[in-house]
Amino acid sequence: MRLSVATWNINSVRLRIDLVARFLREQAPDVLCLQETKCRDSEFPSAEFRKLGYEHLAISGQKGYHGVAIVSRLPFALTDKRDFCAMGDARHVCVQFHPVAHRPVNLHNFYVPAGGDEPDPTINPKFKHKLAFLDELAGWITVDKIAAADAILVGDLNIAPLEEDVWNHKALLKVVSHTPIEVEKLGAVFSAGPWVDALRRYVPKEEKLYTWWSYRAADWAKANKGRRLDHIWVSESLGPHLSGMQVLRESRGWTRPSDHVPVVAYFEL
DNA sequence: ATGGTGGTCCTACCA
Repeated sequence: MRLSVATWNINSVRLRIDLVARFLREQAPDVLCLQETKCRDSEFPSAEFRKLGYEHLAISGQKGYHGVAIVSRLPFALTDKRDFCAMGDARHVCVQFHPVAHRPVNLHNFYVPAGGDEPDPTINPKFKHKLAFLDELAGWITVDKIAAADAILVGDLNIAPLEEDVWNHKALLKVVSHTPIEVEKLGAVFSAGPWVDALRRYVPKEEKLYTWWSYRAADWAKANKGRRLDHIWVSESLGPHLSGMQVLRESRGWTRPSDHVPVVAYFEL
């Protein structure tokens, strides 16, 4: 069977429900993982998703900030909602699928802390939190821990690890999202799998690849100062089942867009 | 080098 899994930092699911609906109608992924939903679970537009054929929902939200959700056409079981750093932030949700003729697949959806502006954990508590989150994640999410299942990890990880994941590597070395310390810590999470980077499986590391463009540009497309902050990783066991991926760059040009665009991975199970 | 825009929810805070 074919399985498609999308991830999108929507920056308010209520404000942009029409954009989400357009994406689901046009691309029709089996599963969509959202970050920065920015609403309580009771305020999540569940009815709209059900109308669009996405009847299975796992929602972990909070008032105003953060918030993650998984909406799906396929049934799943909710398996986890871990409170990393015990701060009460809604930044993770996990579900398990049972594809026909395939072993179970665990899907983790993450919204990693952005980390503020100052890349020094001794003076910036938000950056300290980001690094602590990554340390905790590296110790927790090993694929062999869940050896009975395949695993997919998606989300806004708020880090662009490779040189060609940013518009200017040298200029961004001291900019939060591309500093060596957080890239190293994300690398520890990646190695703990081990994981396969689904996007870079299809785009060589020598080529630019972005999933986010700042709102603070007069013309985002012309400046094209992007970063690859959104990721899809798959366990090595699932690697042979990957069949493609897509970054929906055009959605950055839609009316009142999110600053992130959807990323989709395709599997043949 | 700086400030640029956009979200939540009404006052700053966060991205």
